[in-house]
Amino acid sequence: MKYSQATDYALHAMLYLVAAAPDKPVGVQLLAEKLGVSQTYLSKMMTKLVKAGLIQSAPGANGGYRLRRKQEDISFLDIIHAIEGTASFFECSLNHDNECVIQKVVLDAERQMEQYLQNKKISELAEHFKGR
Amino acid sequence: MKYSQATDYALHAMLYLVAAAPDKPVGVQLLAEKLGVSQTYLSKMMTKLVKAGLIQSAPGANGGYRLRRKQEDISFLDIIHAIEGTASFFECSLNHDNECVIQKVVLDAERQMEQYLQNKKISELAEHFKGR
DNA sequence: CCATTACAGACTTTATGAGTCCATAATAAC
DNA sequence: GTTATTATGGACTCATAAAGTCTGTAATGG
Repeated sequence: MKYSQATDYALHAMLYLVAAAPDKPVGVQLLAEKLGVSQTYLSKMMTKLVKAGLIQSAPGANGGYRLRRKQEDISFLDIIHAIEGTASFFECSLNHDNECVIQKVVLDAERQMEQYLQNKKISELAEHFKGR
Repeated sequence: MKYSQATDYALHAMLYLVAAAPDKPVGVQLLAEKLGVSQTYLSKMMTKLVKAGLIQSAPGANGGYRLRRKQEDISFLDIIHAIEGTASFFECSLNHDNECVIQKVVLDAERQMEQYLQNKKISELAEHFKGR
């Protein structure tokens, strides 16, 4: 079980937006260059982030992406969910009547992880990121 | 990101072994019937559990599988690791010098989840499972 | 010896991740 | 208004892994 590389890229892109956070929006071209990934591919993830309401996009010259919310309000979980979706890690495939005790345990475990990721904001890492 | 169905089967099989825990070993035939999965497929997962040291196998007539350790010593995490492997959820694909702060966060989150799964033993569920 | 069981490897099928390519739409600058 | 610049969308390819089947081999109890 692994998070997709798309999530990796999205997290880095968001971190860049927060760290470099200028008034000017930053385009996918620059982002892609920084991350070492193709523009067209990265743009797909950026669009997901837009649809999730995390960032704003503007077409045209001097367009690009900028944060929509305050940076302190953007958590790791927000970004991960925007890319990976919100489906849970585990779904019991057996058809025992309704509630599967095993599934319950795994979902509780997942909740532990998600709670951690929700409390962790990217803004906390912005300092570290300066100069990359 | 999702756990494989194989993990689902393995967890249920182990729960059955714990709950039905007889002195007689139980064969893959019975297990497969209970879980509604093919014998040959399930046997692959059982073999992994054997190699992970969680259960013991015996060929021949009246053979089958039985627990190797005390049932209180078998955690959810043990079983999951036996099937899924122990690789972590996240690996940064960018080549910034060594430590990726993003990766650190996600790995910490994963550790939260794994800690929960390690403290959770299948024996705790054995009661619920009686009569399935 | 024979039936029963686990183990191993080769194979198929299907789904998903990862990525490319190209066309379209919107906007700012001139 | 035209043009350059940007985002968005869909269709497409390719590789890898999950999910499962089939068949044969080996070990053990009766």
